[in-house]
Amino acid sequence: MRWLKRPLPRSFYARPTVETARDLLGKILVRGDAAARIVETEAYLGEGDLAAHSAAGITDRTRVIFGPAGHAYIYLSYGVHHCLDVVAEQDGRPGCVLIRAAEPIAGIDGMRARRPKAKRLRDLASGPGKLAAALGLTLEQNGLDVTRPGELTIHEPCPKGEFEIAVGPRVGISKSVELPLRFWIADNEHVSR
DNA sequence: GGTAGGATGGGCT
DNA sequence: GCCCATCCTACCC
Repeated sequence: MRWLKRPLPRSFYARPTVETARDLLGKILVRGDAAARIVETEAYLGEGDLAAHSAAGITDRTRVIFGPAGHAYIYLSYGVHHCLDVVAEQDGRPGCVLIRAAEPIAGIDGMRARRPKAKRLRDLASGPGKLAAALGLTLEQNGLDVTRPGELTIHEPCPKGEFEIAVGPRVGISKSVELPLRFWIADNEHVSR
């Protein structure tokens, strides 16, 4: 699969978080030699979403979420794994999209080297912690602008390809569990389980 | 095939 | 001090 050289523009992200989360499905995440097709996302909203990190307001950690769209928000989960989000909404309004899973399409040897315990291809990035590890993302990459050519970017695939989008409740959270804010490509092998 | 429980550290009350 | 936007292993069908 190929993808457009220019990253998706900031206007793609500076929209309501739910729209950005749905539209990120099928897009290509590029990190150095590695590329992976996004197959699962979750929206974390501003007001009324108690599961979102931004619900606690602006702190040193959550500052990026309130900043301009199109930047990476990376955090440490359970003291063990890193997770990648992309900031959405207009500047000053919180909202971000957790990239939960992706399908490796290039630089697979490198991903395997960073995830030696993954046996099958579909174990490489089929979860937020696995995805960050496969792409070599840590807190050092927090705040990166994914709309500018550099360490981490997101691109339109070409050809685009058709797929069916499934919707359901988010996983791994204890608050606001009833909101249908998880999106994934139906019947895709690389979605988390 | 399935699941219960431990590791592990930063953020927030 | 308590709470996690998780993964992996061991162990049990």
